[in-house]
Amino acid sequence: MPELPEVEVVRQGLDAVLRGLRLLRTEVRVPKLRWEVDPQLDALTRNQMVCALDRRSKVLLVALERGTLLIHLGMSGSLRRIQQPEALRTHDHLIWHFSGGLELRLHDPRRFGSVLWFAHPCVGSADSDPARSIDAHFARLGPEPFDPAFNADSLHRRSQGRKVAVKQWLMSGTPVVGVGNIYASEALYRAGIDPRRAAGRIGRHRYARLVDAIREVLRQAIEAGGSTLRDFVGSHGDPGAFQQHYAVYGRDGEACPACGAKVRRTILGQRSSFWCPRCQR
DNA sequence: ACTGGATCCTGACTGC
DNA sequence: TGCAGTCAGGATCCAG
Repeated sequence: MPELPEVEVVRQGLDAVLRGLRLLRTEVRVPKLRWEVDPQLDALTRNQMVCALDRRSKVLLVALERGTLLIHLGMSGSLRRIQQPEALRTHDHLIWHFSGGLELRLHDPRRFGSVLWFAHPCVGSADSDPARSIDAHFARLGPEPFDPAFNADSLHRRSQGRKVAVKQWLMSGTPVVGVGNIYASEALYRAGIDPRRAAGRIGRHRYARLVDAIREVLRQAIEAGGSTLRDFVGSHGDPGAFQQHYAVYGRDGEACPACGAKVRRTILGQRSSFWCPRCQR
């Protein structure tokens, strides 16, 4: 489900709810996710206060006293806050029990998500291997979309010589993070750029439009509470509403809202891409 | 160094 | 009803 806006909405919701609570116990019911959950996870995280909730790319970061929990929701993951006793559902793989009786459940039918633990390095000790740090984990990622480091100049410069379709390049995580299949289509539509165009054959001024379009569409989606398909549940249990605002995504054959031409669907990098053949060049 | 393709997994939906 | 085929929000790994 989750692209950056959905993860950000969940982060904001969880921050209000979890910060200051104590993680009492973790139940790992199904450890085989994208990567196998550490069998020691419960022992490593037990009885620690939640200090903060952050986000990097599409990864939720739960900062505890002695380290950070990374939660990636993959394609089909969702987090539910449980306050009243409620029967477990199929694919509820992890359960975190917090002080105050609050439970958080990770539900992920396709199991493309992941849960990783990074202990704070202890200064001068043997377990402060920098290769296993959070920084190393994220070292290959590009800038956050709202970071000033993401701008027309850097985008244009980094695109030079790239023959890959601009949509695939955007989704690769190198020029920018957090832009998944839906928002790549939507942002390229808003910027008037054909998703099939080679990344290296787009001018600086068009990249300036794209930077603005990416920020705009992500900001609007976050404000709308995150868009959702079937299995997204925010931390308040409210599905988001932004999917009603999709101009082209999933609208194969419908009229472009701007010019009325038929929206087309093309496969790029094995992913569906939606675009207007008249507005996008 | 780039690029395209296969891959992990389940569920919803479509057409016969 | 049942069954086969297609598709789905991500991202890593590997061969060429």
